[in-house]
Amino acid sequence: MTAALSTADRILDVAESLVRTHGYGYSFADIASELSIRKASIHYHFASKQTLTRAVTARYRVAFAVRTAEVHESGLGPLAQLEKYFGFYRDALRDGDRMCLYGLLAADCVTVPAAVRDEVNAFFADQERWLARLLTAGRRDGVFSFAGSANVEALALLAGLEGGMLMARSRRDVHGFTAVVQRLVANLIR
Amino acid sequence: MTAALSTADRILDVAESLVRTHGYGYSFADIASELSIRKASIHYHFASKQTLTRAVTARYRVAFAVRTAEVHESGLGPLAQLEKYFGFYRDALRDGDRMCLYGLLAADCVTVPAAVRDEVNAFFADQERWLARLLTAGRRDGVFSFAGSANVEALALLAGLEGGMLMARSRRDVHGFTAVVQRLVANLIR
DNA sequence: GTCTATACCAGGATAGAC
DNA sequence: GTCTATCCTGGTATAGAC
Repeated sequence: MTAALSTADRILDVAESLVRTHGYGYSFADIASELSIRKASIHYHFASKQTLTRAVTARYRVAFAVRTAEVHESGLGPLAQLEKYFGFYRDALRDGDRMCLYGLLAADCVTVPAAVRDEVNAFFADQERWLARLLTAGRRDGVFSFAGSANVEALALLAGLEGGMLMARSRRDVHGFTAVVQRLVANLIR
Repeated sequence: MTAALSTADRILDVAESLVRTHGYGYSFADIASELSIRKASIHYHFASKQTLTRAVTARYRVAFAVRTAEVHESGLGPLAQLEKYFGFYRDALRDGDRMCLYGLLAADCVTVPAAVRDEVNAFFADQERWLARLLTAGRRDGVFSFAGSANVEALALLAGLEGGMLMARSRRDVHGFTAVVQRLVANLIR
């Protein structure tokens, strides 16, 4: 049996969902409304919007690191690992108007507090590292084929994922995203 | 000799610049401050924020269509045309904290009025069409090589461009964007 | 821990003088 | 056309009762 979620955790859950739709433009009012509490109660658990947002991003970054680590240690081949990894992004896009929260916060990077922006860029750095390692191993095994550095290739893949989500959500066309992902894979394995 | 810009044009210029940094979160106060006029004066030229934003996007979309048409009719080869096209995006990113205004408005697609969202998606459709035509011609001439439909390839390129700008701006690393663009080109010409 | 109440600021928008 | 003045809404944040 799972323990009931603490209020702080429920606030984090709702905030995460809202960031994934509105970016840093989410509001305490929406959180309070969703949880049937008052705006002021949120401040008891998280002193400020910056604090809450940073908690959301840090929590998600750790959780994502756990999932990618599991893929890494799964014993799957490079191609299967890549497809599992891309599946994380497709899943993030699938449920409605949401997408990767770091992509949306990156779009708001001018208005976002520095502490949050650092968290966003740390996420991108994590993904770049993880992908570059996978790409290097895959190329060594003869599974992947690409010219130039694995780091740049990883960056290009991330850009395609984030931009693909951004456009697919605006156009309300998730299928366009999966098509882009298939192209990214196809470009690597030929 | 060029005529002095009308106030409406100057408002459009400043608004465009602000959208390219803040997305739909730009403010009338910032425009007014930049032009040394009052917020209320803006409403004389543009009835609402929605009206102004739509004017900005429509104007830019037409201007961009003119530039891409010039590239199309330049007599340049497919590769040179593609590089000129990518140069437009690199230029949009280069000056400071700005990027493609449609990418930022796409990120705000949940809060943006429908009329503006239509304009954003029309831009993406324009670019997809333009790129697909170039890709098709380039493949026919043996310059480009890619599997599958030119439309999907065009979409993947756009995603890479928009996502690349988004990440580069957040990380304050324009060089990363140019590296990604080089990868996109390299993937096509081998 | 959660509430009410409120302070304070900034947003877009409108009315009417000049 | 541009101004001042104002309205209304909604944002984050704080104080203090319960």
